[in-house]
Amino acid sequence: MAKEITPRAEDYSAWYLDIVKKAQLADNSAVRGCMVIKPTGYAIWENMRDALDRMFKDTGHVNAYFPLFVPKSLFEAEEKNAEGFAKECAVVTHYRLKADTEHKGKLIVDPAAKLEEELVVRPTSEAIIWNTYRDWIQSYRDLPLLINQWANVVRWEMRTRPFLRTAEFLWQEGHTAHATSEEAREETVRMLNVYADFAENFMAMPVIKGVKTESERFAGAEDTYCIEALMQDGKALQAGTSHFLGQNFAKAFEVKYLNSQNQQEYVWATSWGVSTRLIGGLIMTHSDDDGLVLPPRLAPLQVVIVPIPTTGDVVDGVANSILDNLKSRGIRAKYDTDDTKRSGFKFAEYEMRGVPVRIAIGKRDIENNTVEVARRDTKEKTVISMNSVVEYVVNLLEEIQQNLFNRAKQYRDEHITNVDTFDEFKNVLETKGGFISAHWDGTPETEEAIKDATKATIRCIPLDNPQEQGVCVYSGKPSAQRVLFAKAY
RNA sequence: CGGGGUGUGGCUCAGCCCGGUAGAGCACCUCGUUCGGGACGAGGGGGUCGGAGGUUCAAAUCCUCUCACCCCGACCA
Repeated sequence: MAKEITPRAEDYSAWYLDIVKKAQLADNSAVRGCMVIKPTGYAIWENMRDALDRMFKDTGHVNAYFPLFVPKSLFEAEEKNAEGFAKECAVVTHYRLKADTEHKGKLIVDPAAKLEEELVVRPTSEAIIWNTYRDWIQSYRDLPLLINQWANVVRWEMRTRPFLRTAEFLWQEGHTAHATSEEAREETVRMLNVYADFAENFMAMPVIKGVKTESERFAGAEDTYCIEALMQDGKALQAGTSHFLGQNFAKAFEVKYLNSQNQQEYVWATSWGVSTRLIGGLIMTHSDDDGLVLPPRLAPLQVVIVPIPTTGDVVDGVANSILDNLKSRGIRAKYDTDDTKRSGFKFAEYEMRGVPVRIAIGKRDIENNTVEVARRDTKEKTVISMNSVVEYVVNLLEEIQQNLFNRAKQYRDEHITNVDTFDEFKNVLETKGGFISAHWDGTPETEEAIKDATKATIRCIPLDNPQEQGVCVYSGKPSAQRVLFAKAY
């Protein structure tokens, strides 16, 4: 019985859903738009979280936790931010249920338990956090305040897809306060670099660092920096954002500090976040028609040892010895002794679940003093002598990590296309996809018109973008630089 | 919020048009034979057919209401 995964070429969206399901990353739940993250999916998130958390700590941040609920009056305080999220907020209006007298065993909302003030389920935590920071910050000596929170947030999305867009998702949100604009700006860029570093070195997912245009900017931010990745179907994925918030929240929440000259000043702020959406990006960057492909650094299981039975007893000793040696080298490995599944089934199963390296050991190997090592990224199999297999695998994991990045980067680089006419723009978008590098006159009107005509949006203005005289691909007006367009998730 | 679709064992679905007391494959349990790329045989357990109401001697099937989920669009990380 073949466990069918829809080929990418046939239906990319169905392929993605098949991977999520067959690799056992997540299930749909009884709640609309919310998924259950299964142990394998959650283990990937834990690995991401652990790596990022280390990077945050290394850059001087500490973790804290703020409430899930935000009183509506606080939420309203920063106007632009509130408006940006208003139409996708879940709101708590009551605090009690009671028995339904007309239907036995049913419960109804108790009308007598209406809240004086509604509570917004956080779509992001700026409001509650800045309301708190007001009390924490008195003096320039309290700055910078560098806090991160690991939390869940809720955004009532119309249409959802596992990991890429769900009504509830897990993320981290950093919220920092600084004495000067320059410091806050530096922090914004520092954390953008942390994200880019993480994406490329752990996820093996190449990203472009850039700045959002006004229409794509986070409501309440002065500037939104982002990392943009390219998926295999030619669509872009915003993988992380870092916002320079200026003094918008400080003014809305009256967060002032006394500087060394004994003068009151508003603080400068940043916020930055990545979410479980990264798992969607991970899937769509590396996986193939046989299933999930994971970079070793994030794979919950890096090496699996599969015995070829009949010789089970003979194999056990060798397998366990290799397993112990791998573990002592810090590798996440497992020896699969389940004798109710055939080895062929296990091969297919572990490939589908994205385990980077498989070691098979059978009678023939015992006789020859070898093992068979198969790598998931290229599906290549190599026979290796037993006494060198641990060293080989340690190096192979690193090689796979590199290969995945190189492969993804080559695909990404081949899918950045310079275009100079709007016909060419539309043609490339439809036939090739990917990022389109084109001149833009800098106006929201043109951006909107292009979006209406093609569904492509400006993903970002890359950092360190070369300045180059040209004319806008749509309006023909003068332009000083190219920006990156793409259809986006 | 519009348009479409689906709810029947854990999963995928048949049965519904034409009412007669629930089936297949997979998965699961037991035993045996197997095992270098998704094994086979025999036996076995499991479903008040999404929910409520109605028609009928009789409802998974017909009627009414309702709930949920999925897909497509507008919105968004």
